[in-house]
Order: sequence, then C-alpha cells, then structure tokens
Amino acid sequence: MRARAAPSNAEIAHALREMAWFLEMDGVAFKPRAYEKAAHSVESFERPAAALWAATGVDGLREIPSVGPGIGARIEELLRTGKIAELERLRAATPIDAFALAHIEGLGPKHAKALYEAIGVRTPQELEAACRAGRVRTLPHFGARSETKLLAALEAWKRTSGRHPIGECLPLARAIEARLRAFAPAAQIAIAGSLRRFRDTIGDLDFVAASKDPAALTHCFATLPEVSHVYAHGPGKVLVRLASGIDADLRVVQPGSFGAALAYFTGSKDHNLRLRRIAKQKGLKLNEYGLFRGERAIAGRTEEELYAALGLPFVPPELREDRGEIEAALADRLPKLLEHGALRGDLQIQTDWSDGAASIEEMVRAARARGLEYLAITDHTRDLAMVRGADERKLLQQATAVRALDAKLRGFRVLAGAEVNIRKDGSLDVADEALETLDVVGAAVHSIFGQPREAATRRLIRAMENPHVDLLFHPTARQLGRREAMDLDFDAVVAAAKRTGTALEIDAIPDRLDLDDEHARVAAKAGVPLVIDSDAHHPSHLAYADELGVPLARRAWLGPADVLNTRPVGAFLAALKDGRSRARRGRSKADAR
DNA sequence: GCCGTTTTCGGCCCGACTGTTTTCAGTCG
Repeated sequence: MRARAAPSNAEIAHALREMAWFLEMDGVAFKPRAYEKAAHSVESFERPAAALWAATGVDGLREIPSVGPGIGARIEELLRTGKIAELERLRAATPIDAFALAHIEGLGPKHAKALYEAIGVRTPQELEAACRAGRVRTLPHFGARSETKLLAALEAWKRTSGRHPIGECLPLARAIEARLRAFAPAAQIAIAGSLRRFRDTIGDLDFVAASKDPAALTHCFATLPEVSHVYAHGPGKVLVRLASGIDADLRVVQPGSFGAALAYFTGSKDHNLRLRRIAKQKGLKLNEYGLFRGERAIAGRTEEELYAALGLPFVPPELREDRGEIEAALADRLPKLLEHGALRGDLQIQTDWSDGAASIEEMVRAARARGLEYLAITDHTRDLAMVRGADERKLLQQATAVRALDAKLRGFRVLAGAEVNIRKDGSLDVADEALETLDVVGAAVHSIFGQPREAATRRLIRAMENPHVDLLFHPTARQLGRREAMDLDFDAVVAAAKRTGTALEIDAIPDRLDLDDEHARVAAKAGVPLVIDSDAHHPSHLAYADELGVPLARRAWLGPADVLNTRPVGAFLAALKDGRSRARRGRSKADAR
C-alpha cells in the first residue's frame, strides 16, 4: 500500500482555518483569531511542517510563530493520523459546507449557523432554495431584504470563484481611476487593495480618495457606466458590482487622512494588524484617518509620514503581506527592490514564424521604442505543429535571418533563440546540434501537465541537464483561473537549476505569471538567477514584462542582481555561457557515475 | 489559544454600513 502523503503546509492551514470558522460560529472568544493567525503563519512558513515535525517532534512545530502547545498538538494529530478529531467533531455537530458558505458575500459564521439550526441550510444550493421559497425572511434578524441580498451574492458566487486575474483588473481599475480624476481634478485618487500590492489575482477593486466634497465623488462612483449594481452607498463609502462581475469600492476621506486611508486600504490585512500593534505599543492609535496620540493626529497625510511616525522606513506596497517585511523594516534591512525600467532585454518573443502576430522586425522596432537593448526571438519548435513549430532546418533558417537583421542594427541586439518543447520524459523536440548554434535556448512544458510529482520533477530536471538549455520558461505551466501549476518538488527543481546553471523565468503574460512570487522568492534565495520576460505574441505585449513582471519580482523581494536581463547584453550572454559550461560539468559527472 | 523591552496573566485592531432592531449584532475590509 502506498503511504499517505504528508499534509502540506497549505493543507494544514486549510484545516486550521476551518477550525477557526467553526469556533467563530459557536461564538468562542479569541480562539478563532489564534487559529487564523496560526494558519497564516504555517502557510508562509519556509519549511514543510511535516519535515519539521519528523525531525524535532511537536516541540519543533512551536518554531512556527503563533503555534503554541494547543495548535501544535492539533497539527501533530493531523500529521500523524490525517485528521483532527476536534475538527471532525465540530463538522459533525454542524454538518455544513463551511468552506463554500464562507465565500458567500455577506454571510458570516453566525448567520450560517442560524440558517442551519432554524431551517437546515448546509450548502449554497440549499441556501438558494430556501431564499427562493421565502423561508429565510421568517427567521429572526433576517428579512425580505436579506433574502434579496443573499440571492445576489449567490449569483456572484456561482459566476466566479471569487478572484479575478490581475491582467483583467488592472486596465479596468486604471480606466475607473481616470474617470474619477477627470470628474474631480482637485481630489487625490489612488488604486489601493491587492491590486496596488500586485497580487496575481484580485478579490475586488479598491479605490481611495481625499476630497473636500466626498458626496460628489461617491455619487460619481456609484453612477459610473461600468457599474451594474450598488450594494451600499454612504457619505464616505460606496460598494458596487461592475458589469464585468467584479466588485469595486471607493472610500473618501479628508486630505489630512489620505495617506492613512491609502495604507489602510492597501493592506494586506495582516500587514495592517502588525502596524496597529506597533502603534499600540507606542501608546498610539492607528486607523484609516491617521495615527493618533490621544485625540491628536500625529501623521496621516502621506504613507511616508505614517511609516516614519511608527519608526519604520517606507514599506513598498508589494511587500506588505506580513511575510517578514515588518521584521526587516524594524531592523532597517528592507531589500533594495528591482525598479521599473530596469529590464534591458526580453528573452521570450514569438513572431509570425510561429504563433506570434508580428514579424521579427516589427517586434524589434517595438522593443527599441520601449527602451529595451536586446531581444531573443524564441518561436515554438517541432512538437507544436499546430502553430507551425520549427524543425532543425527552419530553426537554422530563422537564426540566419535574425543574424542578418542583427548585423544591420546599431545600438540594439537581436538574438537567435527558440522555445523548445519538453516532452513527457524530459527530452527535447530539437536535436542538440541545432540548439548549439543558438544564442538563447528556453525550454518549456506545453502538454501532459498532470504527471505525478516525481515524474514531473524528473522531467524538468532532465530538460535543465541538457547543456544547451539556458532558461526554463514558465516553469510550473499554470494558467490563472484555468490550469493549476504542475505538481512539482520545487526545491528539487531549484537545486537542479542551480547545479546546471539554468535561469528560471518569470513569464509576465497576464494569464500565466509563472513563476509566481513565492516560487521566485524561493529560487532567488537559493541563488538561482531569474529572468523576466513578456512572452509577447504581439508588439503591445512587450509591456507586460515591466508592468506585471517587475511588480511580481518585487513581491518576491528580488533586487536587480537577481535578474539576469537587467544586465547589458554582453554580461547577459556571458552569464548564459557560464550556465552552459556548468551544465556540461554536471552532465559529465553524471555520466561518470 | 498565543504572547511578553509594561506582562507568565490579561490582554487580544478598529470603524463603516446594513438590516432588523428600538440600541445593536453581524459582516466586511
């Protein structure tokens, strides 16, 4: 019999969150927050809790912040038996689909419990039936309006899984921001929330404004053409649903509070909690209106002023996730992050030789116009026959064309490359002799995504062991909202990348964003070089590298030294060459064994 | 249930809005 796989940190966190929800449902004081905090902490803990426990037992688990004797014992129980008896008991006592119901907007644990106890609602489907039958309005603390709201929330829940890819949200938010600015040129207006932190998926769009006339601005927001429904409209706050199915909200404060409100609504929630606690330790109070000593505001007009008054350097929004940035700020050791405009080259470009929309010349022109200094042309290869992927002959023909163009250019380099396909067993679809002639070889998975972890990991490692492979393109092959990342032993992938001198890519095309921030951070910490590419199939796509790739890298705490394509072309190519010779050394060692 | 440069006990973030209420609980961010 196959041994049960040890629960991952994410699975442990999920169980702890469910505990928190059930405890809250029962009106238990403080414990829910303790479980919630522990869940967050386990989730963002660097090492697998299972390994920690295997090595040092239950006492070792207490190395994880916010895990004490109680929760430590629960985690141990989960690791040992695959279950938490207390969670099973809570589930049995109130057999509802807590996880699904928790995602219905406006429905919290208390109401969920009341609905179950009074009329037996256990799932979103049963909730919908009860609302339609008019049974919900008969309960205490519920009315006809509650029913209408729940039905609307259920519709929203069915339409979306709750979060939206950033590529969809960013243009929409910028358009709304522009409308608000046009309406109130004197007001301060900003995008806040997870969008300002550049998370890869966004729950809703948050806007913050400072204005002397809040009511005019909230009215403007509530009547935007993009708005399909207004949930709530108060004097300083509006909550709406947009026609695209995304929720959006606006908060308006007085100018003296703009920085405090911006920080507050940028979050994350966990980052804010830490700031609040620091304020409290100093005998201050922090809210969305400012930092107060007693009744007197001592900061709040700008975020910089606010952080300074808390004794902290300014924390860039991309870092505000309570993933160590508070500790780093307190020690004045915040990383020097990659800046916009720092990328000099783009290493994954498709042209009309395969599935791109533009010619090599057009892509080069667009790249120059964006201020880039070099480009690698990396069209698809043989296995992607559907997009006319190149065989060896076509590849050499294209390389000749690229080099001819390169020879004519002044002050810009265009490099011959390919995006070769990694087959099921880790072999490549192009012969080594052809790859050897190219400047930049990226390898990528385009099919068979569902392999077991061990096979998938071996597949990527074998591809990286080919000495001609310089880059691993979109390493986990995820597609946001469509396809999960491949199941990989990522630590093993990172170790192999380091050993073979292969750089890992942050593919910035909006539906991939692969590596994600956490993987990229792990890779960089291990000393593996990264590249940030647009994966452009059209000249306009070149913008993705700076617009989405750079913020993602900032979320991963990357500095310019971590990213190869911040280097001038000569230094970049030298780094690739170094990587190839490292892979050759690794391979000859493997052959000798 | 966790935590500690006020603490091993006594705290635990804070305010806006809604709906159902006659002063507030629940939910959200």
